[in-house]
Amino acid sequence: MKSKEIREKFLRYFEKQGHKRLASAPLIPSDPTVLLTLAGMLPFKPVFLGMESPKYSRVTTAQKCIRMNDIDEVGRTTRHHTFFEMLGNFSFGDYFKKEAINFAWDLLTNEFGLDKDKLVIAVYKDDDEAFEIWEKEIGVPKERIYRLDEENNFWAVGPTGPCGPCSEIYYDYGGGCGSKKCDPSCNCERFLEVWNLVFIQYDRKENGELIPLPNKNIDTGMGLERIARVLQGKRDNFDTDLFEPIFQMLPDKSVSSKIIADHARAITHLIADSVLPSNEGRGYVLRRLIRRATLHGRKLKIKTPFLHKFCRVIVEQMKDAYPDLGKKLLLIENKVKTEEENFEQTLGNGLKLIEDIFAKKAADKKLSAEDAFKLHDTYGFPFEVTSELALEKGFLIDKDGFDKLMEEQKERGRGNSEKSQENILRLKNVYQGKYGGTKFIGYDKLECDSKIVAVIPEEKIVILDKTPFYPEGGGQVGDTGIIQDKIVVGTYGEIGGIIIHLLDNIEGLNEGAKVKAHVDESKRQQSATHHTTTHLLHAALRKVLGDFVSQAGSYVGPDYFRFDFTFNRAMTAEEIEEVEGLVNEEIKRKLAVDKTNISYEKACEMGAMALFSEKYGDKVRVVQIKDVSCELCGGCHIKNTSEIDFFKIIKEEALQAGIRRIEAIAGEPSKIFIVYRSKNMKDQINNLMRQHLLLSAKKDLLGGGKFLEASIFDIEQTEIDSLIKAVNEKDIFKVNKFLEHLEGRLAWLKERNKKLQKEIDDLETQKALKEADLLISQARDIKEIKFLSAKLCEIPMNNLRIMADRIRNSLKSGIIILSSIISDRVLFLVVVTDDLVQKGYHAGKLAKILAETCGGGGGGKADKSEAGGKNPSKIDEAIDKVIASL
RNA sequence: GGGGCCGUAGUUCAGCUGGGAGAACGCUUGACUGGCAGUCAAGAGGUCAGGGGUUCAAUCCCCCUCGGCUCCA
Repeated sequence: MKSKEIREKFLRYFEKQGHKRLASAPLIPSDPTVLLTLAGMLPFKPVFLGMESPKYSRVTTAQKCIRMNDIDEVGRTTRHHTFFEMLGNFSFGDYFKKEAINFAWDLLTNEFGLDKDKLVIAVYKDDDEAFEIWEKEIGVPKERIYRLDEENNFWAVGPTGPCGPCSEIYYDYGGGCGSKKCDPSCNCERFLEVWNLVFIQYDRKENGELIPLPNKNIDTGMGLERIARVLQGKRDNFDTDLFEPIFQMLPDKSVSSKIIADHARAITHLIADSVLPSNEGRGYVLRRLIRRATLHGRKLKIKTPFLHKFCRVIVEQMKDAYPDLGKKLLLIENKVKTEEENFEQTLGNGLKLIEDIFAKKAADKKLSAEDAFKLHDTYGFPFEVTSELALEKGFLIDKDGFDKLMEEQKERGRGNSEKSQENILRLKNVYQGKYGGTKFIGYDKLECDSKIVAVIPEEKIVILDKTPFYPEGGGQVGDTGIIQDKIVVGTYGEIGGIIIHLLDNIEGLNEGAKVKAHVDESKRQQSATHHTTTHLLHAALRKVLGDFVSQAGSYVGPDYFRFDFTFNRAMTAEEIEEVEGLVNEEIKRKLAVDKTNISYEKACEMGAMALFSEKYGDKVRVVQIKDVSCELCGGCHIKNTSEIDFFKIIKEEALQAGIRRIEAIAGEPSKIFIVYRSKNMKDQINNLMRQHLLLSAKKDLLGGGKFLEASIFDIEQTEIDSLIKAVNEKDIFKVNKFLEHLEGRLAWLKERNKKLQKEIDDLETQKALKEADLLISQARDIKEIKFLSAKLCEIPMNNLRIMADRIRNSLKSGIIILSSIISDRVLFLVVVTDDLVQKGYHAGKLAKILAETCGGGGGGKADKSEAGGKNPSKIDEAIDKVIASL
């Protein structure tokens, strides 16, 4: 049976048993405490934890999962993967143990036709109930039902909370390690766990007591790869039809090939779910997978880049089950390829470093653990490659030391991560099961009377039963405002629908109290304006650049908004202006913004753009702007595009390869911005003009010629007035022209002043040289040494150096001390010619004498030293001291 | 979330213990050869990421911010 049929048969079986079939949730979970969707039950965790009420009592899914825990086992065993699909059936307070076991047995033996005698059962050691059902009702012989311990057959998410025993179904391949104690928990490959049934029946309290839950739940999971292997009569997951097309592109079925096959699937799905390679979080998981696969490709002597070629095959094979894949193929291939090429670069850099180390340590031929670790930790150079190269060069490498450093690093990370999770855990405990979730009423209301559900003093957090405050989400920042007489600094969402209000101070607020909650209206209005504009911008970008443009993230605040999207190059000035023009057109058209709650399926029919792939739940919110835009969005929006008034892009830049970011403003802030910017430019030009006059005068004084009349650069008030008029007319082209014009003048003036400053510097240098020539004749003989000291004013150090060089060249031999008084301080430069340095004279020592006398410090090399001090009045005294010391 | 490294000319980078901001390539101009390729010479090009501090003096030391790379979770 093909894996495609297995998946379908499973889902259809449970549909027949009254289960609602739901699409796979994205790999990025909505639970902020978890990095990736790592089990079929994860999307339902809030329900199991009692934080969210279920929409259906029976559900079945095929869930894509990523798990990194066993990454080192992948390819070495027949059953481990980083990416796998979990088939599951769930009961939320509906059926329990008896039915779950019966369903599983019926499906496996009757529908899939597995041989009953090959199946082995495990139950939790104290779970007599499950044992009895298996033995009495199903008729499995006693000796094939194993009782396993807590480690193997008891399920829990943490030290406290919902938990319960499991029962597993194994396929017995026979043979095995032969040990007497060989049972399903044995690591030999005789028994293959195909299905795990979890019976969530207890709530574990802090003292360890198990309290029976009123609503018992069922969570089951059967790995598609494993059941496919059994049904296809294979002994290795990698021999199933799931991997067959992938291995056609690989030279063999070695461990390396298996790792590449496995990782390629994970990589493809991660990128399809909007994870991009990066140096942190999920992006880092993705990067590691790509790099590991690339390294194994090197081992197999496959020419890089190669990994991206697998994506097409995988997409082809799985796009029926996961329709999103097909749409994202180009993006996936592109991302994988550039990441492969990046890694080549990293390897190249590391290669240079390791060559240096080899050269330095050529004597003892040992590569220290610290060096190997630094290569790995700082430069991302994999240990395997380091040790390979070391071996080639005949170097010894300290593997144990390396492992130890690695372990230390892991310890550090663990300690810190536990700390950061503490707060969330505590929050959960405070809230868990107490109430049914904060009700959000903020789409239509900006104030209401609420009841305080919880107060957390340490964090200054307040939770209400209902709130008009929008919690941070979908890119839009959380609302601010007032609760009772306290200021709300921010509003955030949390797992299971609690909304958290962060206050400046919570004194006098108590649980159960009735309070008034009031959102800051103007900020909310501006955020809503910006959010609606984001949708218009998105639509305009697709029109101008092509409809392959898709959103990669956003920030929507009252002050401005950012929009990140996938695009391969910088936008041209024309494209930016065209987009600005399009959006301003839609503003002028005064289009209604409609928000409706409809089913996900219906939204898809309407052609709504879903940003975070498939979603659970029956109702979604669709925001539609006439014929322009239609998106799934939970954010706050205005009623009509006319409220936006005006739109302007401020910045377009690269975020990473293939991702661009636009910063823009709309509504009141955009007008303020443009007025402010033009006024600011006027001020800048005024400043520059003043500077220009000053510089010109200075240049004239130095004999550099007359200065240029600069008033042509002045910005007239009438110009600013016409700019404002253009904004009011929403004429983006005129606005841009005015702004460009002002910017041009500013840039020109800046350039002009820079040149002028340079000319002045040159003139000053010339002047210093002339002055130096005049000084040469003042040299006198002291103890048969030519000695020259000069007191100068307002000459900076760089010109003192130029003068001293000139004097030294013409004196040939001697000691030169130049002093320059600048404001209330004095600078010294001491030069001793080389022949006198030979004789033991030291400029640094002389500089010290000068500095000490004048209340400062100084020093330098023997031939040239600098010093400074705060008492210019003591210059003569200081020089006398130097003469005395010769 | 925690750690390591980095940020210097258009580009790739050097810059020692704090005391003259440099190289190569690229660019401009000129010379040589019949033209080009080429060779030689001259020149332009810098907010040493940004801000604060220590110091007579900071590209260099300390602190903060931003950005990039990298490891751990």
